[in-house]
Amino acid sequence: MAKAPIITPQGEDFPRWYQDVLNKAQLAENGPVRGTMVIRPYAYAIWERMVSEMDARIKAAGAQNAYFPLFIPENYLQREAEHVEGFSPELAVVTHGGGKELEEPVVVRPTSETVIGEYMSKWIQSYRDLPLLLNQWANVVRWELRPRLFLRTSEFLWQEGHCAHASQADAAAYADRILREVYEDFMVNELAIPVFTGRKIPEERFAGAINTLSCEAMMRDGKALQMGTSHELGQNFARAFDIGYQDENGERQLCWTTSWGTSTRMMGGLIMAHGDDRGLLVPPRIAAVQAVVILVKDDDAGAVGDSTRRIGAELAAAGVRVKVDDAASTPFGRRATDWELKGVPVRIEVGPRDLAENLVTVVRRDTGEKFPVALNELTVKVAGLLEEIQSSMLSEATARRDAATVTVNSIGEAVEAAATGFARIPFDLLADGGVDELGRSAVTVRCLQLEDGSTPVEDHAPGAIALVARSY
RNA sequence: CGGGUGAUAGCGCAGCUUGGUAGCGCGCCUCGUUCGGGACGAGGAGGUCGGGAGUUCAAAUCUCCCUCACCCGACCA
Repeated sequence: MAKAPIITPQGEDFPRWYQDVLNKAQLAENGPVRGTMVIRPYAYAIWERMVSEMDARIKAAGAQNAYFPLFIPENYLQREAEHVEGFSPELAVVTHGGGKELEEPVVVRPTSETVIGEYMSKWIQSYRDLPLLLNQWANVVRWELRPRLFLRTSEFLWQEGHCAHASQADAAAYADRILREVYEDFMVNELAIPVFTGRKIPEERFAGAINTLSCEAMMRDGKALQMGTSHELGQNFARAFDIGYQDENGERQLCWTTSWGTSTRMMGGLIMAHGDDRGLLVPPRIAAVQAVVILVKDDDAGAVGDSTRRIGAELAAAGVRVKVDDAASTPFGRRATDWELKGVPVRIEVGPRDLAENLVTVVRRDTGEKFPVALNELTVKVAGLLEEIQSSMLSEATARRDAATVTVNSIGEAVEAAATGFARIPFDLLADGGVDELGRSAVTVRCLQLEDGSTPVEDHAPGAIALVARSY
């Protein structure tokens, strides 16, 4: 059946494809104010899964959740010179409240280092209070000039960790631990998205940080997406907010702070790292709906519909996040297509012909593979299939990324490679304006790694490799 | 914020040059026939033509201002 494609093929126009998926899979749309976003229930359910998995890892890393206010006194931001300089252009500032002009304007948090720093300062007295490991789930506002749903919106949801440590070594170790045990682990094992981790070059650092680490993922158009960052803030904020403690010898010391964040941008990464020409493709572990049981066609007695619902209930009882689609008044093909668009990993088709033989037809969303499964084996088979799809999606994504990542030895080659993917280039070759030269071709340094993939601990580590790409 | 393009039904668009009853496709509702990969027929609902001002007997159409969106350039999770 040669039908017009439901969504724009990726190869034809990737941004258009992204928009189509957002619309057709009912994920998100623009809010009434420029740059704002409405997250629709299906996408929000996936976000809730992300929150739940991330939150568990954050707690396992020792951090505790807390909540700090949305409104921040403007003067807090100004206490850290680089911080205020970095964020000023994108601040939303409240000048009126209660019908009157405020004596001091209040900013809507773009990030919470400053408010949290103020309270850390009060809460930390002794080395016994350290490390203080906090995290909050919140919305933040950064006025964006060119918003894109999920990827760059003026308001977004995120998690921001804020910690105070006794020494620089502890701070560095924790920033790295979060990057690996929380971020990389979550992205690889839950989102099935391989990431390059590494150190940001000074120009790309968080405003006020002495070191920024990041996770960089490759989207299916070969562009990079920064999926998470973890910062060493040195003593910059500790100094500005007087976050200090008395050590074992009774000496007054300044803390070393860190901060780290991941946001709803990960939704954009999920869509663009896995989605194909049939729509979204959600890895089973993060899927809000792992399997849909779809009634193909009922019989006069309604027995097939009853079986469909019973099968759904059995799978749910076995712990599968399942949805029953028994809306037989809508043509089967239409519903099948809709669930594919939404990226549900497993589809279980129940029709009279199947039931006559005590089986159902199971379809994998990732491969399109279709096969019969005996009813009495369904629960076990589905559980196994979900795991298989999860690992297969990760290997597919990894293979795609590695095939599009090349090692080069000149800026010209790097620019060429960045047209379709990532390039690894010795950082030395980018000295003397090389970064700017890349920039003229819209190519940026995503992060620095050492030859063995480990993270450099200084800005000009000998032998550092720059991972460069076009990026979102 | 600069340059370009645009805004007409939920979505995609025509109509504008040459002012004169607001249209098409998809989607939606009803009924019937269908139903194992986006079904078909008949009937129907749905629009202050982005907002405001102006020109005119008359404006979706002409003029001005504003707002918003998309693409391209300077910043970011």
